[in-house]
Amino acid sequence: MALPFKKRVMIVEDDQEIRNSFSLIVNSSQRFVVVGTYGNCEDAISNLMRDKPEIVLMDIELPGMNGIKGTQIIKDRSHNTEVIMVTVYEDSEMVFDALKAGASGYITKSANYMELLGALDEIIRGGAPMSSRIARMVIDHHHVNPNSPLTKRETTILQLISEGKTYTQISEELFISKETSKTHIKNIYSKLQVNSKSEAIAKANEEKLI
Amino acid sequence: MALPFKKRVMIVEDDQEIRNSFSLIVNSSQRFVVVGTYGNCEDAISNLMRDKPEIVLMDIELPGMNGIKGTQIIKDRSHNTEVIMVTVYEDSEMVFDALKAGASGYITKSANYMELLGALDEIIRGGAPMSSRIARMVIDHHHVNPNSPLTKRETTILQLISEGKTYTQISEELFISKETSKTHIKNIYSKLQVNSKSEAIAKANEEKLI
DNA sequence: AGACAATGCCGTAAAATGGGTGATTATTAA
DNA sequence: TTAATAATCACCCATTTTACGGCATTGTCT
Repeated sequence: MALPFKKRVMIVEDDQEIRNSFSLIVNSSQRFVVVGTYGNCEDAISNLMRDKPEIVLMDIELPGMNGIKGTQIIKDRSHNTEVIMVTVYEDSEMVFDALKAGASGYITKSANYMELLGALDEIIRGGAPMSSRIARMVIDHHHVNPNSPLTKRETTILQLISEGKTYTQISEELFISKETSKTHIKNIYSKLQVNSKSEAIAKANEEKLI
Repeated sequence: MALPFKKRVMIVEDDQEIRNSFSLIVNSSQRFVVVGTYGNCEDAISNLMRDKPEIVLMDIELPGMNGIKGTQIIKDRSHNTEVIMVTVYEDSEMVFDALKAGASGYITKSANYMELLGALDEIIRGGAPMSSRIARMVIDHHHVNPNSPLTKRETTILQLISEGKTYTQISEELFISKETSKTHIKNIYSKLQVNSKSEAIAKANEEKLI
């Protein structure tokens, strides 16, 4: 049976060949319809309210505003629109910036018919389409470093610091004296080579100690 | 052609039926061999060095030590072993705890033949097998809140605070006076209802403001 | 005109940092 | 078994950084 409504797809991509190719693939599906194709974010954003896309296929490298910034603006103005990044690179920094901006999927430009429509279906089902490598990158991002220089107690205290606790609160929570907290924290600072709580938190996140 | 070595798989699962079922499925593949099945983490860990598994299928709810803690110990003693969590629940807290512990995949107990072997293959290829919902949960975890109460400048400063910068460093970096940094930070604290840098960082992470 | 954002200054008190010194107990590793 | 490490506690002093209060100016946008 035919679906009552096709999901509306917007394509933002500066390479006309890829744009047309993607457009053909998307329109070939019974479940999707292309409501607009643009060569840059500025034009896409101008037509956002008219096109009302449920899904945006967004290139990252674009003339003018890049796809990350564009995603941010689109998500800001249209919360329910899902953005899938389309890119040649699988650079770590870019992936996380795109996710922060609000992207919910990440596919490569080399995506074929099956992969592209698969990603769209996956998004509609509430999933997050991405390549193996991206998935792994995101998962690894959550792993904590098993080679922490800190002791168990120090790690506990660093955890409490990251929760915004003061010396006094830490000592109360762990049933130790304030002086002991100070000693531990001094040792933590020395091991991490930092000299403030917020620096320690930053280092802890960098090195995934907590 | 046949592969020279089958990948070694360990199964930790207290339900004997599921254990046997998974064991049969894994052994039915040319690419994998079950080297040990255990009903709890303690036994599994005792035999870790003998079994030398490349992959562990780990239940979360287990008698004695739970699967999260078990994963932590296994990853600690055998860095190159990949752990895939097998569970009935898709609870957010548990997922992230499992990831922190070092799990690289997350499948459900209802997984059939294809799904189970698919997950093993995916892990071997360097991917991170997981259900749509889990993938989405992890991706959403990275999205920043578009409804931040902070202004652009305040967000910038909060970002610098989270990097461990002092008032002086912030003012130097933004070419403003130290007093201005102080004012901005006062306003940030007031809006976030906190009263220290580390609390502000904690709140920022909770609310995904940066 | 009014609201808000961004900038700047003053002053006080509290909190955190840095350095040192010394100690007891328990666990772990060699 | 001995040595090393971890975890606990205490005190000193000095300095720096923060936190909290109020107040003022400038510019922008509505």
